[in-house]
Amino acid sequence: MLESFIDRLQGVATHSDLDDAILSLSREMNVEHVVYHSVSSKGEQYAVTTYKPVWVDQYLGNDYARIDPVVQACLRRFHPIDWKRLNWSGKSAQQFMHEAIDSGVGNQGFSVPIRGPSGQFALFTVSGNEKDDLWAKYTAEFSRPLILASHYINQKALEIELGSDQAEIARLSPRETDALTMLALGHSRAQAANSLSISEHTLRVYIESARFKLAAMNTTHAVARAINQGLLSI
Amino acid sequence: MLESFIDRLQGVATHSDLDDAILSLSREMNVEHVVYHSVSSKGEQYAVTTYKPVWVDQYLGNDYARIDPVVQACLRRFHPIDWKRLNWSGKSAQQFMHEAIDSGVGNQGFSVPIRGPSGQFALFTVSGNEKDDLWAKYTAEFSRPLILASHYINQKALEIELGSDQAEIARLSPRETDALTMLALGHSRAQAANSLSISEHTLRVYIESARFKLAAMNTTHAVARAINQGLLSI
DNA sequence: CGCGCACTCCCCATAAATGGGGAAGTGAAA
DNA sequence: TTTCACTTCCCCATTTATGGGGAGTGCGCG
Repeated sequence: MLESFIDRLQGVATHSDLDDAILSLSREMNVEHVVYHSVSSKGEQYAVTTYKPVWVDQYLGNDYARIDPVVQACLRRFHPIDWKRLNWSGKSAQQFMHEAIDSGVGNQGFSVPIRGPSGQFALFTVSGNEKDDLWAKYTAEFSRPLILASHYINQKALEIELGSDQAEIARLSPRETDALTMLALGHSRAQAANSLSISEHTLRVYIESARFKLAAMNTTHAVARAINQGLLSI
Repeated sequence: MLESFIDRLQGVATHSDLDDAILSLSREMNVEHVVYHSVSSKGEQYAVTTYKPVWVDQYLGNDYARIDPVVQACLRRFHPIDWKRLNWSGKSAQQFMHEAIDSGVGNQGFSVPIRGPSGQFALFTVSGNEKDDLWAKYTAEFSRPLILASHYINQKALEIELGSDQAEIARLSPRETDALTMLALGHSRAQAANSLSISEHTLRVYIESARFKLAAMNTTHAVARAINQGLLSI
């Protein structure tokens, strides 16, 4: 079932193709809803969902990602999670849950966290209305294929984004990389220069040239950009 | 084949159990070598490999991760990669490749990058000596199960580490996150305070409390740690 | 109803980073 | 062979960050 979906994904070339593929998955998987939501390291978002637009607006408008126990749990864990296993006892969590169910999200859900390069983070969710035992059977049967599907969806999403973006990645010289790495590790300029056995003045030249290449406003910005672009291997 | 491996993984409780499970995988998958290597955001490493200890020492001693095209590529991409598809034309890459082949690593390889919470990064590799067409067939057939296996190995590794480590991940307050985000975007303290509509003094309090929570030496360090731990959504 | 935590504001003095100059040797590429 | 990127070194004045104080509000949780 998911094998054919993954094969079909290979032909996907644009975001709207991907939208269609993901939406068709909800029918094939026989679930009420699917959601794929990706946030790149630059904050660019891409989302596909079968949820009602009203709920999506409500969610985004209220910044519910900050209190949504599913999102919070997925940010901290590696393995997918069944919604029922989360702690819904908090006050805001209770309120959020009732609003979600009222908006037709469903009482059952299964969410797969996915992480890509440079801090990209995505969430793939299937949800619906089922009794606990039926849902447990469903997730037990399909957790592995769902993990695989999540992987391939995310791969496609990243591929499409990269294609349109033509990301120009700055290239740093070895010493520039060393310098930024030391700073990212918490060394002051004096310490960093010492660690690299060069004068502080020399270190400054590296930091400034790295800052120039990265089009950064200051050292902190340069380090942040370098990390986000995967230039530092810390 | 891998189904049973994943099922067997469920019974794994310690690092040495996991070692055994991973090592047994090389026999079951009929490959010469397997490597699983995980680096947490704190720099803690865990590795299992069938490579010769001599090669491992040589690799670590020379800090080959910095020039290893496989590692460099996996840090930048999401999808697994066949070694043959990489660019081995560089001078250092050529030398590295010859040393690796001389050390019995094999001329073919397939590496799966895996990313976990808080910037954890791991690499799962199978390698061996095969002709190109045979290896291509092998990877085409097993890429999906290998992705799944990587996922479950990493899940177990994280589970074991968490159990022993009781990893306390710093949690930043919303304002602390805002403050660090502004700094990571290149704002000076004055600009950041302005963007957040608070006084610079207040901003400083957030930066300092964030620095404290992250056990960071200075602002740049705090921003670097926050990014590496996936705490900032830039 | 406290307790803790998050949020907001302020002062002072010192330490550190930044901006803008200049210079010279090396090695690889064109 | 010339050019260009990388590496290394230095001075000065100014801006910015840091360290160490204190103090008040509001919210949720037991």
